[in-house]
Amino acid sequence: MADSAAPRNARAVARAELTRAILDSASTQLAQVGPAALSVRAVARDLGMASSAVYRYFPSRDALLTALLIEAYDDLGESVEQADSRVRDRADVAARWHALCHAVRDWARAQPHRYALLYGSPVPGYAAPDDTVASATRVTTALLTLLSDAQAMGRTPVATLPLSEEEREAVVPVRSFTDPVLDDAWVVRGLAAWATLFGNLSLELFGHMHRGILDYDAHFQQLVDQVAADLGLA
Amino acid sequence: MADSAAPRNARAVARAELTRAILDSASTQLAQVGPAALSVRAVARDLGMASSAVYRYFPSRDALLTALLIEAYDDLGESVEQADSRVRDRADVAARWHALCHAVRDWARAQPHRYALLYGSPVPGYAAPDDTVASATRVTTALLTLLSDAQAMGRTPVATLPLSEEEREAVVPVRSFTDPVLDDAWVVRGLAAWATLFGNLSLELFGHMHRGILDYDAHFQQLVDQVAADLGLA
DNA sequence: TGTACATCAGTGAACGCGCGTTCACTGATGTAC
DNA sequence: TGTACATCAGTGAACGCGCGTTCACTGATGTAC
Repeated sequence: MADSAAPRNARAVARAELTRAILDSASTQLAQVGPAALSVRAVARDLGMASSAVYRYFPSRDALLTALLIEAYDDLGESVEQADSRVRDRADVAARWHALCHAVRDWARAQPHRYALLYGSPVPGYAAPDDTVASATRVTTALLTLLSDAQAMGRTPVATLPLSEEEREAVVPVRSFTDPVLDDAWVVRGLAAWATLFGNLSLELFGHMHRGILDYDAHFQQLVDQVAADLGLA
Repeated sequence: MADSAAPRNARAVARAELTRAILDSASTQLAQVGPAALSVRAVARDLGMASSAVYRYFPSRDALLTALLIEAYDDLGESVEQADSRVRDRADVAARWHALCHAVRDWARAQPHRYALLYGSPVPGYAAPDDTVASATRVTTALLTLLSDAQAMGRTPVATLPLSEEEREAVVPVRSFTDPVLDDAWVVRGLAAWATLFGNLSLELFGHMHRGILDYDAHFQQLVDQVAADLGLA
């Protein structure tokens, strides 16, 4: 990804192509057997090569998993950033909020296994290295930026409780993430909105609304509207 | 579990004990390797018996997983029900809401792997049979009952948007779950609260608040207070 | 432009390990008379 | 209370399969002169 300055040898081209093919095959496998059962040998089989050949591209199974994680985070992050930036009127924070929420959900529904990889159960025995952090942060950055913009425009969340002393200290990193810093009410409402958005998505995608809610689209729409109202965006 | 009327033979006693031991061992394994890697042979090894012997107790690996699921749902459900019922003043819906939320979180934090089994990524290749539904419903039932009680007391959620026509149809099962049925505002706010509660928990337990929020207890407290306020309970 | 050497991609066999499930069998516990 | 038979728990070997990773090797591509 980052080696766009590398020489465009036949070798380099072939390498880039096979790296892609491996990641694509691995991603397909992810959808079928889940991250815990992701298998180097199965990927090799799928691509018609010796299993040992994959080790020329990824030093271990975990490294392959890490690459999938980063790529998924970046893919989602980019979708969200683009959806946000496509809203012409940057002052229309309600429209941006809707764009952001629907971008996350559309992405997740299109590839639920990748959503599960990012926001579902952690993979046992696997610890994501720090390389993933930058990519993982993109979505939350987009969200916090939006809140910061809304605050700068003079909007205010509705009926928000004062923060406890402990909470005020607990959320320092979030608060100081944007410039200018977020007010108390924005932090609390923003974090609640974050939990509501991803909570709804996880409950929906992991099957907990089955037979309880008949139209997931309609419910998501309503939920996003309600949270927008609570945030004072509408 | 349901065969309390069975004869208390030495055989029946031994059977019940070993069934428990198998479930306990399997649950411990779950914490270490996750549901996808749960292994009948490893359980047998742990208990010092032949792997084939386990099949006298559970007909297959999936049946064992199902038993774990049901037991986890029941365990959580009971915790929540008890926490709710321990609030003497049944009219103190705010206290009941807090008890319910903290019961869910305490349970989840004490055994994160079981929380992940229930509310994390679905196990690939495994479809939970209908036997799990009754147990899975207990937590949501407790929540909806609480909302219904609050409504009966004349409480009202704050600043709730009118439902779209699609949403009104989508939430019919939830609406008609309690007796008397829930009003529109209660349904929307209740489902949002549900998503916020489990969303916050999943984000917390699955590592997404790492380095972003410094005190998870304080933040949960604040969040639960805020949602209580939005529900009009406080 | 041509040759000599270095680099890299891919192979296939091997190591040592794991798994779910079946099956014929032994020996203990329970039951009917 | 004692015996004969049925039921059940647990064994150990086997089937057929999977896995991650290493290693010595072949042959192709790239590079320096």
